[in-house]
Amino acid sequence: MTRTSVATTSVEKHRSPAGSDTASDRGTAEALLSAAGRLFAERGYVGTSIRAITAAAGANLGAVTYHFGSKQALYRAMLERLLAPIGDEIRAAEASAGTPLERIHRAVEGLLRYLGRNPERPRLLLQEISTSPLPDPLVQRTMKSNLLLLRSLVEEGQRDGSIREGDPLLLALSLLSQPAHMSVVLRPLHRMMRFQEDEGVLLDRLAPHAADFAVRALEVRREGS
Amino acid sequence: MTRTSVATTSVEKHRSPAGSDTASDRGTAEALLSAAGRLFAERGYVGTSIRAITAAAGANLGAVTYHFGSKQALYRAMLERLLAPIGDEIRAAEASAGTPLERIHRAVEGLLRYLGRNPERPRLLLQEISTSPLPDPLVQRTMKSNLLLLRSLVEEGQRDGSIREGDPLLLALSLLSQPAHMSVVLRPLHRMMRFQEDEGVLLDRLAPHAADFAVRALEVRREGS
DNA sequence: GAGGTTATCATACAAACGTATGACTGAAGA
DNA sequence: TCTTCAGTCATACGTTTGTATGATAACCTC
Repeated sequence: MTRTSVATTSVEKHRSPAGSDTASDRGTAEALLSAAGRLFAERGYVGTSIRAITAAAGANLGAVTYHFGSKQALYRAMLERLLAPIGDEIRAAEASAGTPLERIHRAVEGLLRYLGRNPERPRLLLQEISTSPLPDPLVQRTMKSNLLLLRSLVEEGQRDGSIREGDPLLLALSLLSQPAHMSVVLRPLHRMMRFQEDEGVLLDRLAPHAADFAVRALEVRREGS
Repeated sequence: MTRTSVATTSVEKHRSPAGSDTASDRGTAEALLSAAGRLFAERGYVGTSIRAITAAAGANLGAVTYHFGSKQALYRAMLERLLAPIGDEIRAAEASAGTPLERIHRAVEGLLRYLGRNPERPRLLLQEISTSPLPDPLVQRTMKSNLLLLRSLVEEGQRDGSIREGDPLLLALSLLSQPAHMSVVLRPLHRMMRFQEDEGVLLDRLAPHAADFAVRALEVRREGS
């Protein structure tokens, strides 16, 4: 009998005898979600077979049907889990202390750091966005909330005169562009350009750079000579 | 007998009797390339079947094998055709008259306009980049040449003092981020946010905005009071 | 220890896939 | 008129796909 409900909490029976790497200890459902996140982001939805997922998770072919009901349901559960934390980064920066520009700086830098370290997440997002004509509500929510959060931050700065004029929604979109694009191209770019530093160090250099770039573009022009 | 060579020029025999829409007049190979560009960008490589392509092109199932040899070869031919013109936009702006900042403005605005009007192109690019660990040489060349073109433009401005200090390669990457990201999210964003203006008008507003944003981030800070 | 629930496993099945094959069509060259 | 050849078409092939099924095993409760 298949179990279609995903919301059940106890998925902790039947452990493996020894601690194998990606295998079924810590829960088969957990291992499936983890493998699915990696594979779906790399090869896309259709490009990833249930057989590939279960093999990577060290589980049986039937495990996906049993634990999630279908490939689609596993994909949705994985998407929900990986996309939810993205908004937290911006929310944290918004709630922090400082001027709007300082908080925007933190938001851009923090977001790029987070996405750069977890590239599956922006990849899945972009995949979803560019695949379907009107993306999944979950994806829409993620995109929208981040955009609106940044917009309100921009508006706050415009009100107190620290941020220049301009459509706040478009400015928010500009702010989002760097983290979104750079986090996706970071790895291939790193391999392509043969940087001597490793990928993490490049990200450490890239994140403040992008935040500076964004903040400078928002500042009011100070009247010179 | 299958024909594996793609470089042959005369593919103009055997027309359809009447002018059907996407059908096989103007050449079956041409119709296949066109349909392939649209479908591959929307659904990805594995998500697009030869049957879907040939049906959309109004051609027979065997047409892909006959004209291109394989699905892979069709994909490559389509990629080559769609990716090549991307660099031209930046090259044109680079070769135009004006200060480095003016030319960068033109490059960003022009690139965003071009990609926004042809969203299959950046979609295919990002798809290729985020799919494989090290992308196809053709894709690498496209990405690299645009990046280096912008970098040399930045360096020129830094030499004459009109552009602030900073790693020119990272600055070039920042410049590329907006057109790359915005052109991909434009359509879903437009649908999602329910803009009253239509998509083309939004792009007309977005392109100068993004170019301004980029140029402001590059300007040297003028010392105020 | 019996009974029942929960999970894993090997296997089966229909559908869709990329590709191969051979027959057919029409125009061009001799 | 006959031959040739590029192109189109229907069909068949071996694989791989997502999902269904029934057997087996491990645990908990009585």
